[in-house]
Amino acid sequence: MRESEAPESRPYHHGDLRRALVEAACRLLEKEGAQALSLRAVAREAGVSPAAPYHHFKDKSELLDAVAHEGWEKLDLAFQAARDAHTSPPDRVRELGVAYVCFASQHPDLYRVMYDCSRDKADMPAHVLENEESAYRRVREVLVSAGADPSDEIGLELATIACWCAAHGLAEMTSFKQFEPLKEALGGEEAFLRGVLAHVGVFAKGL
Amino acid sequence: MRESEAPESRPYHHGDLRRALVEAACRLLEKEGAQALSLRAVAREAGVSPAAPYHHFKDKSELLDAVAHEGWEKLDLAFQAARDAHTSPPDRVRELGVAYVCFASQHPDLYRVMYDCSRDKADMPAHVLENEESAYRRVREVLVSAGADPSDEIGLELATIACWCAAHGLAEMTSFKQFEPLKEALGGEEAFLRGVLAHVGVFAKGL
DNA sequence: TTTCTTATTTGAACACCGCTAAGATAGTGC
DNA sequence: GCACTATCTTAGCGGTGTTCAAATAAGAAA
Repeated sequence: MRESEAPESRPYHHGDLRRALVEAACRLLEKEGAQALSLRAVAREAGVSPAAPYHHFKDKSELLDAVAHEGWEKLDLAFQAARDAHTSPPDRVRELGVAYVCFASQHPDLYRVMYDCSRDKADMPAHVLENEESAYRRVREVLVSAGADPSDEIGLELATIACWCAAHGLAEMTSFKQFEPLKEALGGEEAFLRGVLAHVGVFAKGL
Repeated sequence: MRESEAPESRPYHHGDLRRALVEAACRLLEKEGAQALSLRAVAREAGVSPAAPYHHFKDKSELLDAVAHEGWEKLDLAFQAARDAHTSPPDRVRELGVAYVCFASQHPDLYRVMYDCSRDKADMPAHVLENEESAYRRVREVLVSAGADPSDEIGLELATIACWCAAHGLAEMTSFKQFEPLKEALGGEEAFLRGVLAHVGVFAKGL
């Protein structure tokens, strides 16, 4: 065994390959895009053999799950920032939507991985649903604080889903070329996003 | 040369391989799903060699474009049916949304191909934008007939986009397992869809 | 008809992919 | 020290998108 922290060459087994692989995948995702994200390329980027990842992930999809998980955590940071930047509940609802779409717009390939992972399992990702930082809960909370009736379970859930759908749809469409002139006319992408979301009841009136 | 219409074995060059390939692709898409849709598999299904498609499509993506185009045409049929089944303009707006999401729900793999083609080009597909049957135009028309001000170009465009986003988002999320109990509580998927869309201003009030 | 030309189709090959199995290697517990 | 286990590598399987030279058939020119 050599130094545990030796950064030169490739020393021994590897301190924490699992983490290194996820980081390499994220790096590749930003550099080369989603289509270049093969398991072999990730291994190459991390400096190990093509078979090495299989001792830390059962599948390619399991690696992508880990990347997606990272993504949802980053998104939650953006959510917290958006929430804390505004005090008026209706503003918070709207800005949560803007923050969501902006995140997707700034990290399109990561967002794609995040969503594909969910869809492949016909399942909202665990991190979206299960714990306190779940993005789904955050939306729900803000809707309640904006005046939605928390005793109307079904209505509240429908409203939350409507928020989510509009945000996701906009996230996937905002990069379409056809919208560029409109964005320019409105003075930037964020204004465009606010303009669209204003037509979605839940975002517009906070209920 | 043999019979031009001989359906046995594999007769001569091939009457119209391009069309046969697109049909084979659609068949595979329904039978095996989107992930099984390789160019080689399509060629196999059509009974030709792996290299044959390259004389009719520059790329795999160009084949998928053709499949997607077929999909948008089918969707337009569903749109026309939904529009003609209702007379009240606000109903028409809502039912257009329901028809959109139902189409995606019934042909999930085809819908995925349709949308991936658009996204890869950062471009709404030609058929959605360019001609009379464009789905985008259909939404716009119905919105105007429901009372939207056609002289407010920007507002109308924003409303159309909002419709589209909500519908696309819902289309990609409606298959999530988490929504099953809610669907059951509301008495079916369509009721669920209407419930969600009711929270989207444009769908709810037709403006 | 025969010949020339062009459009299709094929077969073989390349590089890459996800994944598996067998062996090498390095740390851990006895 | 030793056996044991986790980790990593090498080699290889079948599959993919794509290219290229050869084969084949259809149509035009003679």
